[in-house]
Formats: sequence, C-alpha cells, structure tokens
Amino acid sequence: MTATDGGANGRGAGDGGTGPGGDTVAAVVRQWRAVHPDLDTGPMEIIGRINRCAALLQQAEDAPLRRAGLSRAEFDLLGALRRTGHELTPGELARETFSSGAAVTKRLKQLTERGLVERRGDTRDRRVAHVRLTEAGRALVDGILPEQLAYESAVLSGVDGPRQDELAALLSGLLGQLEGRLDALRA
Amino acid sequence: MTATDGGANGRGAGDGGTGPGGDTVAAVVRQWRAVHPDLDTGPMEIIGRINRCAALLQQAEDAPLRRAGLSRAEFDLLGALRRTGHELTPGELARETFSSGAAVTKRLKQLTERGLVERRGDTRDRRVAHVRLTEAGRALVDGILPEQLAYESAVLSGVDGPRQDELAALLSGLLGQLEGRLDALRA
DNA sequence: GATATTTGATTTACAGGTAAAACACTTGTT
DNA sequence: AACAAGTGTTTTACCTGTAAATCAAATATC
Repeated sequence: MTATDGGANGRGAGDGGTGPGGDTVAAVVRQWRAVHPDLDTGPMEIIGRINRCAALLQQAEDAPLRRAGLSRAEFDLLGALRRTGHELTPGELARETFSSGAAVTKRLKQLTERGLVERRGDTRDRRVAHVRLTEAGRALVDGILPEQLAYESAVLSGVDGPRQDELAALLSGLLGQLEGRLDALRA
Repeated sequence: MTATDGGANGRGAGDGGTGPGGDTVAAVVRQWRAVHPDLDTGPMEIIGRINRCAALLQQAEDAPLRRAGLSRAEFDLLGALRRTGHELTPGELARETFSSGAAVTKRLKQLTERGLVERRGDTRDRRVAHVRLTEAGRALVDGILPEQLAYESAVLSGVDGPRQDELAALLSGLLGQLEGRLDALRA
C-alpha cells in the first residue's frame, strides 16, 4: 500500500468517516489533489482501490482459514496440489503459488510434519522431490473449500450480479495486460 | 493469495501459458471446476483477480520506490504526512496507513534516524507524540510522487480510458461495501 | 483525593518471508 | 572419462510485521 495507492484507509476511523465522495480512497485522492493540483491522480483511483480491496478481502477471508489452522499461504499450496490433481515438485509449487522456493521449502516442512502432504524422491533425477496430498490433506482442502467460497460469496453480496460480472471481466482484462507485461519484462 | 483466490499465477511460467481462457486466474478456476463441478466458483473470478492484480502491481511499483531507498510502507507513512498537510500522532499514522502501532513505531524510528521525519511531544498530554515531515522528507515525497504516478499510469496504459473509468467506479462500489461491512463488524 | 480504568505508545518474543550462498545432483563439452 | 556449467532444493542470515505484554500518563469512579 503506497501513498499513491490510497495509503490505506484514508481518513482513518478516527476523524469522522469518508466524506461525500464515497470510499476512503476517494478521500485520500482528494487530499493529494489539494496538495498537488497539477498531478494526474487518475491511477490512484484504480490501483489504490485494488490494493485496498485486496487488503480488506484478505483480512476478511482469513477467518475460515484460521479456523482450520492454516495460513493463507499454506492453503494456497495445498490448493495447488488439489486442483492440479497430481504431484508437484517444490519448484512447480513455488511457481504455482507465486512464492519463493525457500518459502515453499519451509511450508512443506511444516505441512509434512502435520501429515497433510507427503514427499517422495524422483528415481531418475535425485535432486527433485515429488509432493502429494495425503488423504488427510485432501480431506482438509475439500472440507474448507465450500466454506471459503460461501464466505467469499457473502463478502461480495453487496454488489449485484451484473456488476460482479462486469467487474470480473474488467479485472480479467487488466490482469491479462499485467501478466503479459510482466512476462515481457522477464523475457 | 488463497487457493480460492486464484492461487497466484495458476499454471506457472513453466507449462506453456494461460490457455484459451485469458488470464491465469481463469486457468485456475477451470482446474477447480474440473475437480469440484458442484461448487460455485464465481467469487474466485473477482477476488482471485483482485489479489493477483494487487500482487503484480505492487511488484511493479516497487521499482521507483526502491530506487529512492524506501519501502512501500515507509513511503505510505511519509505520504500520509504529506497529503494531510499537518502533524500526525503515531496512532493516527497507524490508522492512516492501516498498519499496527508497533509497525509504525519501528518505521518512525528508522525514518527519524534518516532525518525524514521529526517528533515532538504534546505539551498537554505527555503520552502522545506529534510527527511531522522534515524538509528533506517533504522533498523526497514530492520528488518521488510524480515518478510514481507516471509509473502507475504506464502500468495501466494497456486498458483504455473509458474502461479505466468503469473499473474505478466498480471498484469504488465494492470498496464502499467492504468498508461498510468491516465497520459494521467492528461496531 | 486515592484508586481503578482507559488510552497512547513502545518493547518483547516470535512467526514468516526473502536473497544469496551452499549443496547435491545432472548434463554438456572436450 | 573428467570437468565445467547448469538445475532443483535447501540452508543461512537477516529483515519486517504482528500479538501480547509493558510502561506511562490521563481520565473516571468512588
């Protein structure tokens, strides 16, 4: 959350709400425009809101996960195994969950100790490991997922159906651009 | 990033791109639907994309900030001081930047050592401190902000103007809902 | 006016992440 | 076959954030 991204909750809880403009990002943008009338604050209206929404959504979604004793990152890893339906190597898991290899190593250690995943060494290439869900792991993911989706559905229920579709489509467009752009930078 | 949020980059960079459906979240959602055809995966299309966009945007935006030797959180704090235009207490800064008081304390320590902010004690209530930007701090923020906005503008340039406006409006609606909902939960 | 409660800020202990180095193994080169 | 280079994973050192405990000072209660 950068200042230009909205700087979090804008006016804060303490000083009387968001004012006439709507959400807290609008209030932050107004502040910036007052200080720097020459700058184009347009990008903040999108990027600030995306970041703020992400922060609030993650906070809200933590509830069902934490109840199951999992961090978001851990569930992400288990979910990758569940949805692909096959074993993955640590490296693949890192790419799949968009985190570093070192982080995956740590998580695997914990999840293995908890009996949620199992490892087996590759027979041909002895550097690589293959990770799969245990029965308990699969059951845990399948147990949490419906709750999780129901929770997300409830969180979004303030926006009506057609608007949700529009939003999904626009975000898909943006995300496609961003992913293409990043891939281009990588190459 | 939860598995239901899209589990990061979906198929990863390694296995041949995103397929016919568009972005990586679409690929992840397809995987989930194949495994659990009974579940409503609708929320993922929004929440997953928001989280993924936020992750990619933050990564991209780190560049101009890091060049200036600031973390996002630090810039956020400085920005809050700059845009409000007056001193803030540590507690206000915590609310303003949506982070914990302890985190603010640490950041203030570092930023003070670097000469970017100054503290002064309140005369009436000696528990509270008042924090303000130094001249160097103000100059730094004002120097970075235009770069930052230009960078954000470039990052969004793949989406045309009208769509950006739609997106901003829809996100504002969602954010308003989320913020109201959270406030309701708090109360 | 003494004592309990609340409030603002900091400290402590710890969990989790990363980058860079190290390790173990494989693959390409001569 | 030996050796250089590359690849997959783990280890190390470190940094940042948080929750909970602590400290200091104000306010409320009796």
